[in-house]
Formats: sequence, structure tokens, C-alpha cells
Amino acid sequence: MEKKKFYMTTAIAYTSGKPHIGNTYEIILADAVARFKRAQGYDVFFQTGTDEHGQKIELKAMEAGVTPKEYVDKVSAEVKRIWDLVNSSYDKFIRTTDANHERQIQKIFRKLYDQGDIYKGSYEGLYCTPCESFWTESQLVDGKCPDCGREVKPAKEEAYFFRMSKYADRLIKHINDHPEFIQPVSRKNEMMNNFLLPGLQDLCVSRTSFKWGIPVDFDPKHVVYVWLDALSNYITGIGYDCDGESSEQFKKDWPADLHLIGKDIIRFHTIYWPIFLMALDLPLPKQVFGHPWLLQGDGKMSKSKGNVLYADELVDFFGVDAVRYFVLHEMPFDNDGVITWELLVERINSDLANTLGNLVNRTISMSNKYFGGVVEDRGAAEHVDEELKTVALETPKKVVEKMENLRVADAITEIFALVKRCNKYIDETMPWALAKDEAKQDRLATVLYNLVECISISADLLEAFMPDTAEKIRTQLNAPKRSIDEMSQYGLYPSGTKVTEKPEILFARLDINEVMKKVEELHPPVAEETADSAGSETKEAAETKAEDAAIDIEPKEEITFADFEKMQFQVGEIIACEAVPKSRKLLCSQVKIGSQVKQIVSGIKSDYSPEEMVGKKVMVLVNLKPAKLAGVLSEGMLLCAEDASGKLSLVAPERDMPSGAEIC
RNA sequence: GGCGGAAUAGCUCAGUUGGCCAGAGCACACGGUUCAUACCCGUGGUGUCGAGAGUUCAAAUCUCCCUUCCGCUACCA
Repeated sequence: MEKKKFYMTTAIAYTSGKPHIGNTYEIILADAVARFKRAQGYDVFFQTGTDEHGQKIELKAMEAGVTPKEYVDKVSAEVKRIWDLVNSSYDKFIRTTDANHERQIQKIFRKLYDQGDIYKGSYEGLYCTPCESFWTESQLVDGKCPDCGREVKPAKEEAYFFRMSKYADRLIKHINDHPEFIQPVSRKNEMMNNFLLPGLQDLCVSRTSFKWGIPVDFDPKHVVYVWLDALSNYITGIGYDCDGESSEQFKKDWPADLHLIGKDIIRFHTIYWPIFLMALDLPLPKQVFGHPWLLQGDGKMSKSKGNVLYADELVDFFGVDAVRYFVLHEMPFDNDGVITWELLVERINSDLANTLGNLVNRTISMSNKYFGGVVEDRGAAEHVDEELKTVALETPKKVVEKMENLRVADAITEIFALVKRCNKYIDETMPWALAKDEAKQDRLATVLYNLVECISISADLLEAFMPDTAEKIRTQLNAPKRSIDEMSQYGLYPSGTKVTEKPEILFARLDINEVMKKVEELHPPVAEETADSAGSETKEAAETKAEDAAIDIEPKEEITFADFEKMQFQVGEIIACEAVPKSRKLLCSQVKIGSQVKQIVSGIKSDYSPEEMVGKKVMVLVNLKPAKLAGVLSEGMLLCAEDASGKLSLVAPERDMPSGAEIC
């Protein structure tokens, strides 16, 4: 019988820097699914890779003094190294700089253009500068920006757009008809309510503001902008050709059975990607799963804290399988998970060392002690065995069911329930007591056989999640590897087999203090303000300073001095301030500028309380056209600096200046 | 502001269409055991199931309202 195919992908990793454990989680999760499917007998094709174009990379390369290609070669190799390090069994690692991918993207772009799905447009007459948005004619209200109601201006940059709205109805129907398409389902509503039902905007699919991308072949000053390029890897990687020359593999594997992605890019995979596919007249992927994120426990990751976790470092500390186990087991289906050194040690000690490792160890020890390592089923069954056998036979079914629904953490929990049942079985049967009675040797042998059989089943079930450990257990037990299907039979472990004489410790218990000591040696905490206290405020200040380093933002077009002169900046003193009701981010300030007082609304509630605003002297853009925000009139703008995390800081004169002083 | 979700044991969470004394894991305490990696097994919760009201013979579960958190989205002059 022919094996059923299963084509799955991860998102391709963006090559702007080394991936941390949160990014690495995705490949481990995908790998577990891929391995499990293979164990079930599927013909799996598992693709991953790197996304290598874009302005950010162009800038990073420039900073590093290398060409973009040199830069992405290095990072892509690093990504691949880590993917290999965590033992991921991908079948193909695609790069968006692969020649074939680039050629196919150009062909796809041209085809979509020829058939009218992509059109050349420009921002002219459609661009609302303050909103930084452009609009189609139909979206304008009385010829004005539908958001703010002000004039839209002609813009310089031309761009290609994809006509999304054309396919929206078809997509809505598809999503409604296929409830399994978007996982978890809660995301479905978000997509529907926020994008599909209100009406899709056309998507900009080209850029002229940077060069590092795939050129549009018939209009080379444009490069293909991110999503059309990146998403298409799922078809170019398996040999799609839009002129009908697609590979045999493509014909077999497409549509994909599963796209595994982070929850942050669900929108692109459940709206834009399906629509691109419709335009290419290709079937849609069967399922898109947006997994949650793995977060650092103690606040945000920061290099200065020394708490950014990378897979390679964790693997050095704990070993591949311990890391795999942790990330797979600690991630719920639709909530974010947390990872810290402490949690890692706790999990390893309690689950891997105590429950699993110790069980294997004690079982092998007893086999050696009582029977010279020979494990034999002498048929001396007793009633207590039944429950163990039942669990051993039920567990594989449960694991399969959990995996069908991508409940990976729950699947692992089921396997550990079997392992725990084995430990309990030892207490129930008390082999050491049987050993003292000559007449109970057959019973003793049978008990040990049951244990070895159940451990052997557990090991094979663990294969997808901890492949090395599964193999180690099988080796120690001299057990044959069995498929998921074979687990419906009890007693496949060959009676009379000899287990290893010297059981190897699978997972050593760790001392949290020692681990933390090593972590500190590896990452000396950044100089704390030596002063009086090691209070958290000082630490935070030090951190902020360290993180200050260089932020790059999208460059805007050059302006003339005349443009600059149009803006009137003055020092303003905040004399009163209150929160704007019914708004989450807005504060309304009365600002004294010279002899007049202006009311200014600012979105800074997250960083400033109304009380602390009062009395501050800040930089104000005075001659901005007044507008209503959340129904409140605002007659200017308070200027702020913003860091990478979105934290705001008001800009103030460096020395005391009177209210109304001009800033020039 | 719009849409959606969540609030259950010290911690992380399960609780299917309302129905047996509200559960699991971890942590903690005590007891048992000694084959084993000071391990394993067992026992231990007076939890206002966020607050309030309602429907019902019966509500953690349904309805209404309130509070607090979270997600997506808009806005953030």
C-alpha cells in the first residue's frame, strides 16, 4: 500500500541575527510532528529555511561592512547549524536567495501582473502623510483620508499592488467551510473580524526604497517585497513552476498539510498566502497552526542581563533532549510558555532524572542482579499486571489522538503517565521481596519482563520528542524499534533478551545552585551601579543604558531647509494634565507656550502618569493643524523619543529655558 | 474605541452538551519502601470555582451586570 504523503513546513527564519531559543522552539515543535508522522507511516516531507531579503538585512550588512549576500550566508549557516544541533530532521532547507527560488518568484510576479492581480500604482493622490497610509480611491471619504479626514497628498514612490479584495469572498467561504484551517480556532475570529469582514486592503508587493531583494524582471528598479517572496518558498521549495513545468514532487506534495508558524504571522499565512495561491490557481494548505511563544521568565530578554537564551548554550548545559523535552512539554497549545534556568532544572530533575531515568536504571539493575541481565517472560502473570498492560496499550492511542490535534505537550504527558505507572508497578510487585523467595523466581522474571516491555514501548513513543534518549533506552534494553501501529500488541520485546550490564545514567540530577553559578561565570552580570544599593531601579537604569545602543529606523526622504522652517518648535510648560476618558493611551495636557495655553493630546499614558507630567518643560510642535483625538481637541504635539521596545521619553531642553522659547 | 478570550489549591493549569463529596502536575509536610540517580510509592486542601444578581430540582458550567487581566485591531498630532 502506498504511504500517505505529509508535507509540512516551518516559517523560514529571518536572517537578521542569531536565533534565540524562542525562535528555535518552532523547529523543535515541527520536528516532533514530523518524526511522529513518520513513525505513523506517513511519507513526510519537512521543509524549513531562511528568509534573507529586505532593508533590515541591507542595513545590518552595511554596519558589518560586508555585502548583504555575505551577511546572509553567514547567518543562514548559523541558523542551519542550530537547527542541526537540536536534531531537527528537516528534508529541505530552502534559502530565499537560492537561484531557483528567485527565478520562480520573478515568474510568479510576472504571471500575476499579466493576469491583472498585480497592478502598478503609486501613492499619488492617495497617500496620507500623517497616517503613513495609502488608500485606494474607493476607500476615500469625500476624497479625503478615511481615518483622519484630511487631505491625502501625492507621493513620489510608485509601487506594485496586489488586488486582495478580488478573492476575499472566496477566502471567507473557505475559512468558514474548513474550521480546521486556522489553528487555534480563536485566531480565526481575529482574522475575520479585523481584516476579512471589514474589507481587505490591497497589499503593496514591491519596493523601490532599497535594493536587497528579488528584482522585478520587467521593471528592475523594483524589488519584490517580503511576503510574496517569503511565503512562496513553500511551493518553490518543492518544485513549483508557474508555466506548468512543476516537478513530480510538487504534484505529489502540494497542497501542504501543515504550515507551522508563530502566532505573530498568522495573518500573512491565513489571508495573503491563500489569496496568492488562489491567484495562482493552486489548492490551499490544509492547516495553518500559529503556535504561542516561549518567553523569558524574568522579564524581557536583554543581553546586558546575560539572560538571552540560545539553543546552543542550553544544549551545552543540559543536552539536546532535555532542551527538546522542556520546550515541547512546557508549551501549552494556545498560551505562551515560560523558560528560565530554574524551571529547566526543575523539569529535568523531576521528570527526566527522577521519573524516567531512574526507572530505566532501577529496572536494568534488578535484571542484572536477579537474572544476570536476561529478561524473560515466564508467564507467571498476576492480576496486578492487567492494569499496567492496559495503560501500556491505551497510551499509544492517546498519544496519537493528542498529536492529531497538535497537542504536543499533552502527548508527552501521556507517555510520562505510562512511565509513572511503571514506577508504581514496582512498588506493587516489590521485586526485591520476590527475590528472597526461591519459589517466586518465575513471578519475579515476569514482573521484570513487564517492566522492560513497558519501558520499551515508552521509549518508542518518546522517539519523536527525544530521539537520542529513545535510542539510548533501546540500546540499553537491546530492544527492537517498533512503529506506532505495532504498539497495539503487547509483548513484542523478545523474551530471553539480555540487557546491558552497566546502565548508563540517562539524565543526571542537577543542582540549581551549581547551574546558576556556572551561568553567572558564563554571563557575568553587567556592572551594577557600584553605589549604595543593588536596588532594582539602579539595575534597570544600567540596563536601559546598555540597551541604548543604536536603533535604526526606516529612512525618510530628504527635506529642504524650507520644509524644516515650516515647523515651529517651542518650549512648553505643562501646567495641567489628565487622562482622556475612554482611551487607553491618551493623556490630555494644558501646555503653556509663552503667554498662551494649548491643549495637547499625546499617546504616552503607558510611560507617564498625569501627575508627573505637570511642571515638565518639553519640546512642542506648535503649528500642527489641530485635530480631534478620541473626541478631544489637540492643538499640537509633544515630542518624544522612542526606544526599540516602544518606551517613550519626552524631549526637554538640556538647560532650563522659559516657556515659549523657540527651538531652532 | 471595535472584536475576541480569560479569571478554579502556594505555582502552572484540566474541567466535554449544567448532575455523583471540584480535579491533575509541581512545590510543601508526614508515612512506607530500599531495586534505583537521597530515588520511588502512599497520605494530606475549610479552594467564598473574580464580585453581584438571575434561570433551574441541580450552575465552575447557562443569562445579565460589575471588576481585573490578556490577544488582535484602530487610534496614539
